[in-house]
Order: sequence, then C-alpha cells, then structure tokens
Amino acid sequence: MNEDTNPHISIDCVIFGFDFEKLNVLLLERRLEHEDPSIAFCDQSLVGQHIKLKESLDDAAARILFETTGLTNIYLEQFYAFGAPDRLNKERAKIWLKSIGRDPAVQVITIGYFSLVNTNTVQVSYNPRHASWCDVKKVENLAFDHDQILKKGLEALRLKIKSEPIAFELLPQKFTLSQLQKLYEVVLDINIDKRNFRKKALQSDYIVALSEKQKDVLHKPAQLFMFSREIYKATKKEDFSFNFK
Amino acid sequence: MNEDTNPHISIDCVIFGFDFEKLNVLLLERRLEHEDPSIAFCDQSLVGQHIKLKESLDDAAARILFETTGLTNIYLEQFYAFGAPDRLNKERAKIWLKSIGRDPAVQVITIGYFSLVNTNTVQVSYNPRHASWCDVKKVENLAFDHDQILKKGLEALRLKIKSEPIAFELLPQKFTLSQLQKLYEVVLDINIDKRNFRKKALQSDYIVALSEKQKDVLHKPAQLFMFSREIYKATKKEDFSFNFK
DNA sequence: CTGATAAGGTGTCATAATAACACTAATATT
DNA sequence: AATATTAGTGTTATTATGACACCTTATCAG
Repeated sequence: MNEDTNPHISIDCVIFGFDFEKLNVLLLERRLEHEDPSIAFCDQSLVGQHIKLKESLDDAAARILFETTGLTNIYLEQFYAFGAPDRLNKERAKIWLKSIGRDPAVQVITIGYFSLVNTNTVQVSYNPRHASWCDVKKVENLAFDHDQILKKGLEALRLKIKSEPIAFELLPQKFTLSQLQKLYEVVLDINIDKRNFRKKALQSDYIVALSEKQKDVLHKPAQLFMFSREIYKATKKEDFSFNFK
Repeated sequence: MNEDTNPHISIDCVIFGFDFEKLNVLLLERRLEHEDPSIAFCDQSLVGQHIKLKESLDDAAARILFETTGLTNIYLEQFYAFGAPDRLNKERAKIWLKSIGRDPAVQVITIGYFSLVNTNTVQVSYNPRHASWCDVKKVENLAFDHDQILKKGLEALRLKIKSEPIAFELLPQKFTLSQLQKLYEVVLDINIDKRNFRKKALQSDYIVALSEKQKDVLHKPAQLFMFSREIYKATKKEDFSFNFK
C-alpha cells in the first residue's frame, strides 16, 4: 500500500449504467493466480480503493471513478458507510488481502457512492483490471461485502430517482421518451403505462422536444428530447416526482 | 485516548427530541478552562465519540447514545459520512483536541446518525458533560463541523418522516392528533390544515383511537391514540406518505 | 412494390387524492 | 356565569392517477 494512503478508509463506487435495455453495474475482475488450483480463484468486485491522506471523501470518489473509467464530471452521490468489523473476513477476502500486501485484521470502513453514466460513454478497457458491465438483476457473489453495498446503492438510486431529476444522467443528451420510460421501468423494476408516462413527461417544461428525430433505427423514428436543467431549476415548485404504479 | 479506540473513525449523533412545541436537539457543553481568558471558551457540540476497535458503526452509535442518555432501544439511523480533511481545523477545534490529548493533524472521518426520542424520557443530567435540549431553529456556531452535520441530519429526518412512520418515535406511546400534527409541522416547518390532517390520519388503520382521554389539561381534553406497528406492517401497500402543503 | 415487422404516437373517462374553508363542543379558570 | 383554550367536525372544487386500444410511420425481405 502506498505511503500516502489512508489504510482505514476506503470508497466503493456502485457505477450504474443504462444501455436502453437494462440497468448495469460496472464490476472489476478479481483474479488470484496460485499454483494450487484450490486456492486460485476469479470473481468480481465493485470499483473501490482506499482514500489518500488529506483527501476528502468526495474527491476520493471522483478520483477513483476517473482512474477506473477515465470519466470526469460524473454524477456521484454518497449513500452509506459500511463498517462491520467482519466485513473483510470471508476466506477469499483474507487470502486476497494478504496477496496484495494488506493486513486482513485492520478494520476498514468503506463509504459507498453511486454514480450514473451512460453505458456507451465508458471505455471498459480503460482500466488495467478487466472491467465489465453486468445486469444488476443477475449480479451475485461479489467479493467482500459488495453484494450488500450494491443492494443499498440500488435502494438509494431508486429513492433518489423518484424525487430528483437524475434519470437524465443515465441517458445521452438527446433521448426519446420511450428510452426515458424504459429507464424508469428497469431502475424501479415496474411497468409503466405508455400514455400516462408520456402525458406526465410532456406536461413538465424541462423535458424539451427537439426538432430532430432518431436515425438509423429500423422502425418509425422517434422524436428526440433534451432535459433542461435551467428550466427545471427555474420552474420547480419544490417537488419533482415520478411515481407510477 | 483509550487503547482500544479507533482514532480514525468517530460517530456523531444528532439526537432529536420533541417537547410538543418545537423540535430540539441534544447538545453537550464544550468548556475549555484556561488561565488566559482569551483562550478559554465554552460552546456546544453534538454528541459524539470515536468508535472502538472491532466495533460496528451501528453498535458504536447505540453505545454512544446509551452512554450519553442512559437510553436503550432507541431509533437510530445512519445518514451521512463526513470526511473533509479540514473538518477539525477551526482554531478552537485544534486547541480543544490538544487539550484532550489528541493530534489535530489526524484526519477523522465521522459517521452521522440521527436518533429520535421523546424529550421527557431523557435525563439530561445523566451525562457528566452538561447536556441540554436546544431548539433546532436557533442552534448555531456549534463546534467542529457540527452545524453542517446537524443540517444534513435534519434533511435526512425530513425525508424519512415523509415516507416512513418514524414520527411516533418522537412521541409518547399515547398521543393526541394535535400533538402528531404539531410534530409534522415543526419537523417539516410547514402549516397543516387541521381537518385535512385528521381526515388522513384517521383513514389509516395503524393510528388507533383509544377509549381514553387526556388529563390534567386546562381545556377540552383530547382523545388519545396509539401507533400500532403490527397493523402498519400488516396493511402497508408499500407506500407510507404524509405530504401536506 | 408490397406485405410484414416493429416501435411511435395519441384521448377519454372514472376514481382517488388534495386543498381550501368556519363553526360548535367541552373543559378549566376566574 | 362568563371567558379562555383547544377539540372536533363536512363539503366542495380541483387535480392527479390509472385503466384502456388503435392507427401511423419507418425499415426490411421477398
């Protein structure tokens, strides 16, 4: 571990991405090579690192996100701190920590952040450790306590997306209403009536219709829209809401 | 600092109390005696301590709450982690930390918890440091970064009280509808129409009318009610809500 | 060029939730 | 007996929600 690293505090980022079909999370491969094949293993973890000395939590989260994806100016939000003394005590975790020169007996508190990106904008190959997008509904058996962190991060995203206009962080700048609807459907794991959804979306002033249509699509092209943060700020009456049954 | 204390991680508890008139927060006096009166000072802080080695965050928060108030089985909820490297760098903070034998240069991450109690149930004299209830609307100039922690804790309480039945944690077991309404009003800093409030409260099954009335009150005595967690759990359709304009 | 495929786009109505609003009732105190 | 203080109560207009089905516009295959 580096000289200027704080060994007691880490950040784990739940990086959510939307590919117009499902909600994904960016996972890193954790591969332990060993001559004894009963010890070697390969599984996956969230994106995480220790913070540096004198580094704020937000700065650390942004740095880690940048070092993993090459992205800056990304939506990032802290959602929970995990500090169970046994959170690094799984057998594999101990083997792994020793293999990278860390003492498994040191209690590490990790702060969970979630971040939102459009899947297409991320160069998965950016990171030296193999990174890949995985359907959040299918993820399991992550390293350490990362299953629990992912679960809590997803709950935080669901709560937040119902009360603030963060859905647009997961979409490209120009999007169709069907894409926006699909996004709410996969994030909240619900079905939404198309006509009711469009009615509600269109009566907001901050989802602005462009005089432009989808291209290169094998059916009737849809109208494109943009989210205007300026209009949102200027018109919000204190309550954003996107509740559908 | 104790041998078994983790010097890197602390907990700060925003202990909210309701006295039927306003929302209070429990603060501890921070008094530094010094022969030079320009150095001596006395101000206030939230309730906080470092965690112990091998102690979980939730356990630490419950322990600190108990050690300060003598209370157990109290509603406690983690809301945010604070880790700015300069969060203990106010001049007074440095003097204070040195006076109690701690190194102000060590970065301490603190995890914020809020807890809810009925003001009357707390023996303020329990703690050796002078503790007192203060109107949250009037609190300012707290020690360290505690103003910021209180602000964030209050936001968390406001968010939570609108979507989960935690208001009852701030009331005695038997309460009147006017008390419940007043609680929502002071927590959310809004006015609520009495008839609309009562209509909504009474159409829930889990606020149960008792065949008992207020006593020792100098006006028409009000009917008493209880919150039934069993009925709440059995009947909730996934959405608790208390939204009033 | 025609038919198949695939998603885009549109309106009405019934029900439920919200918000505005003012007077009488019951108790304790003087 | 009068006063002070809070408890308690219904109606109506407006708005939001939820259920529901068909035609349109483009590409592609033959």
